[in-house]
Amino acid sequence: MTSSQKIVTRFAPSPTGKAHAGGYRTAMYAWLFARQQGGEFVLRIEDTDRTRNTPEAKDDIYEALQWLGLKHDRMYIQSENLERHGEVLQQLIKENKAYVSNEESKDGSGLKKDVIRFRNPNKTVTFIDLIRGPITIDTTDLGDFVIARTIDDPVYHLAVVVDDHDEGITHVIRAEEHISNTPRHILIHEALGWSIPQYAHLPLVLTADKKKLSKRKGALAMTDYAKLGYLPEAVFNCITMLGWNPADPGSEREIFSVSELIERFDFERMQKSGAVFREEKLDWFNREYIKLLSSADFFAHATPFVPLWVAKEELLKAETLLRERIAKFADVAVFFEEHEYLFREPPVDSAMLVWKNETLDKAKVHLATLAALLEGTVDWSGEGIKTVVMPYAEKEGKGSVLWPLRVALSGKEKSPDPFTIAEIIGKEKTLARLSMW
RNA sequence: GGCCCUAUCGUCUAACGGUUAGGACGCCGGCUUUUCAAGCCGUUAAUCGGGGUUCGAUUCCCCGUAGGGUCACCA
Repeated sequence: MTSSQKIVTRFAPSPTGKAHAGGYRTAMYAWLFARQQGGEFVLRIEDTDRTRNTPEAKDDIYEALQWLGLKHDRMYIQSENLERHGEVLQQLIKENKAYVSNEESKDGSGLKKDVIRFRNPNKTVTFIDLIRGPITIDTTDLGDFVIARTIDDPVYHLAVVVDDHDEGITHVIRAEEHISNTPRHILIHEALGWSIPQYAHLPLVLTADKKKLSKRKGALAMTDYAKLGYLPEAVFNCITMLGWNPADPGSEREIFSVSELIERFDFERMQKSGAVFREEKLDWFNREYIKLLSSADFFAHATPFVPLWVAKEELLKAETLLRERIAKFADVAVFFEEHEYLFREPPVDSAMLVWKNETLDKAKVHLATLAALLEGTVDWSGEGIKTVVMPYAEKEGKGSVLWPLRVALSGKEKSPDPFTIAEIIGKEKTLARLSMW
């Protein structure tokens, strides 16, 4: 590679299922590196396994990439290059670097059929991995590996090499699980006399039990995080920092914008071992990013999760409460389920009104007194209400007064404080809920 | 099992030969407080083991051990 060459990276998912955080972290790094270097980011759908592709999976990839803001400069569908793959296959056969072999099919039919095998020169291959340094592998035990099922049905190993070359890919950034495939690819590149790209094999993203992240192990698809109301910037920040640290040496900063990540990206500071992905940390990142949202943006994200019975005016009053009680916007729906009393008359169990070992009558006296006190209150803000209520509560005992007040307003064992509730539901409803006892 | 990769608190990581091994998440505890949430403060907790190299190793080398990846006519 010459220094004047334009950097080209690619993300090459196979559309066989919804991809998760691990797959998209690879995409993020490839994109980050391309952007930083002023290069190009190529999206290639690797659909050479016709039996496992689904159109839904393909749509899911587009949706996730768009959500994350990973725009590609060029895009290819691998199956559209079949003719070209065939030509390369013919060339390899003509040059005696590959051959047709008639063998029993692996499809279980027991019938004999032709496959195309690469004539392995059986040598030792060494490549410099951008993250791990030199890696040496003896290819002898690979044998003459299969590179195509038929002339017009290439296998991954042949297709990637041809496409990477034809598309001018300079940096192959992919997961660690591909390390063992790399010698095969290098052998094919060499057989064709093509230059070999740089390789960077990323450490794996793992589940809690340290296994490769997979749908089977319950990993969510990236698009699921979108649906749950996570912010893409938070997801980007969090996922990107699994196995990599953009902070200055000694710095303890963790929040980085996408443009900062572009600026700081490097393979040097990449971790070599796998990283366990924990949703609690994602939740923390998401909360941090939610804090940064303006009211308008906050409600724009929250609205899809707000039940229809919540009136807009009341919704706006609950902003502070909402902000401190959600980690992701899907939690908004849960919030309204649990705090329905803010909007509708709650059933109240009179026994719950009783504070510790006091009597129900005592609670009723407090509620009646409070109703009278609040009747004339002009400043109906949380603070204003507190100013009116607290002197009485201090005198009578805070728990004795505030507990029944809060329960009368909410009907709940647990809830926000009564001043906040009273402010949100308004004076009329507050007095009504106190006077019914 | 063969080949390959890796190894700092439970988890994500910082310290690129010299630090009381730092931070974050989570956990636990405290403050605040009528309860919950939030907020603030704090505690617990790690260099896998053994040899080297060095005045000095988390850091460099070797050997173990452990974990992971891969051994497809899937990508």
